[in-house]
Amino acid sequence: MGTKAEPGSVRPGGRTARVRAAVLAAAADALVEHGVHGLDLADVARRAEVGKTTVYRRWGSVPALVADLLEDMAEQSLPRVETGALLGDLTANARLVRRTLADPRQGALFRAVIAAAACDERTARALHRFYAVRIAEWAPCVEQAVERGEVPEGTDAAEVVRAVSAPLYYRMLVSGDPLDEAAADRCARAAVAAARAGAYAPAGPGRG
Amino acid sequence: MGTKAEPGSVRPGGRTARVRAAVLAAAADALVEHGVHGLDLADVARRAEVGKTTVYRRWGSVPALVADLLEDMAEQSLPRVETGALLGDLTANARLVRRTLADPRQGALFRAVIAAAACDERTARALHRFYAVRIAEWAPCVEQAVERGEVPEGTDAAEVVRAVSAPLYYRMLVSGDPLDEAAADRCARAAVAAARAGAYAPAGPGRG
DNA sequence: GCGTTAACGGAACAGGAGTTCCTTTTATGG
DNA sequence: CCATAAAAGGAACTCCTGTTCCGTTAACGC
Repeated sequence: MGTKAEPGSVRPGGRTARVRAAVLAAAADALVEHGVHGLDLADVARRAEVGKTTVYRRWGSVPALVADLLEDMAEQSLPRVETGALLGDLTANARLVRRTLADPRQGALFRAVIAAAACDERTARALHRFYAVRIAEWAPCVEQAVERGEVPEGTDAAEVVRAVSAPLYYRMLVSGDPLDEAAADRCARAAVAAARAGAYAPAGPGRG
Repeated sequence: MGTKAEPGSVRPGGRTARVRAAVLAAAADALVEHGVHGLDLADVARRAEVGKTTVYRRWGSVPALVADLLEDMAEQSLPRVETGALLGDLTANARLVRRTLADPRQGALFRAVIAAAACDERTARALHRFYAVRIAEWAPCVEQAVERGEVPEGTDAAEVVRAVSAPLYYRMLVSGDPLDEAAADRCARAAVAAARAGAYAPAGPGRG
């Protein structure tokens, strides 16, 4: 009477895992080449050398496939850099984000994935989880800055981290301005300046 | 011998204009309901009460239709608010952007349009033009702040304006955090604090 | 107004995405 | 190693998106 288990969940080993890996890799390739709009599951199946039926049965739609790809990507987290100063840490973060978005392959993949999330609620949730993990990974560098007295008590660490990458994503997705390293450094400088001025602390906009 | 004129360019009056308006309105409705992924031109034609052939002939593809919609949207610019202080002006801007993105219809439309631009180069160019206009519209309020001595000489006005909306777009498209008015106000405060500290001036990150 | 022809509209057509059904392979428990 | 059934694979089918063809309507110049 219960709901039937999702295909792939009862025997996840061996062939099933191989098929998943091949399909996700092929999906990433296809996304990089054609974007979400030009993606069709038959093509993904062909690239993965897997039966078309399998892709339709296990994922069923483009958004669902992208959501699964995101969950796979979320598991690969990059280690955080620690320089001992907030500006150094956030500059490292900004440069990492910039390099990722400016990279032909990675950048295209992120653009495609974000576009997919803009169309589909389920994909959006997967994307939010992905970024929640990344932001949580970098938040401690702001907390350490609070402990060192670099920024006011009560500063919202996650908000500062978001403030660093937001302008970079804005450039890539919205305004189209160049994604050079100077822009990344400016993001970090601005976030640090705003945090020092207390713009991310509940107390208010006080200037220090 | 020359290239044949685009359909609709030789006799743009009367019926042709009516058809364009009806199709663009229908496209906006369809985008709000289904997003770019679920958009098909036959459905748009049905909503616009226009021949399917017409839509395919004049626009031909989803990205091209969205690009035309964007050019239409770019012509409707909202007047800028002037409060006499940078924080006031930028807070007004941030709240306007937030209200637009949080609105069920407008927000969905912007999300769809940005997603379309992420897939297609031509749509991306139309989107960039759209935002170039909007940013140029608001840049003067930063220039006035420079004249008043609120922020350092040489501050990049456009960059400050971008810094205000970037976190709002980031929330909507990437992280999924709530788009409330407190967030908008924080964006404005942070941008002002960073600008005052000279983070957007070429001189460097100096703290004033 | 009137003629020319740009642009629209309906209908029939083509191709491919997504589905269904059934067979073959192979992961997993004993 | 064997039995079971979960998952993959192949092929035929359906339906819908996008195209083509040609007849109809109505802008725009005179």
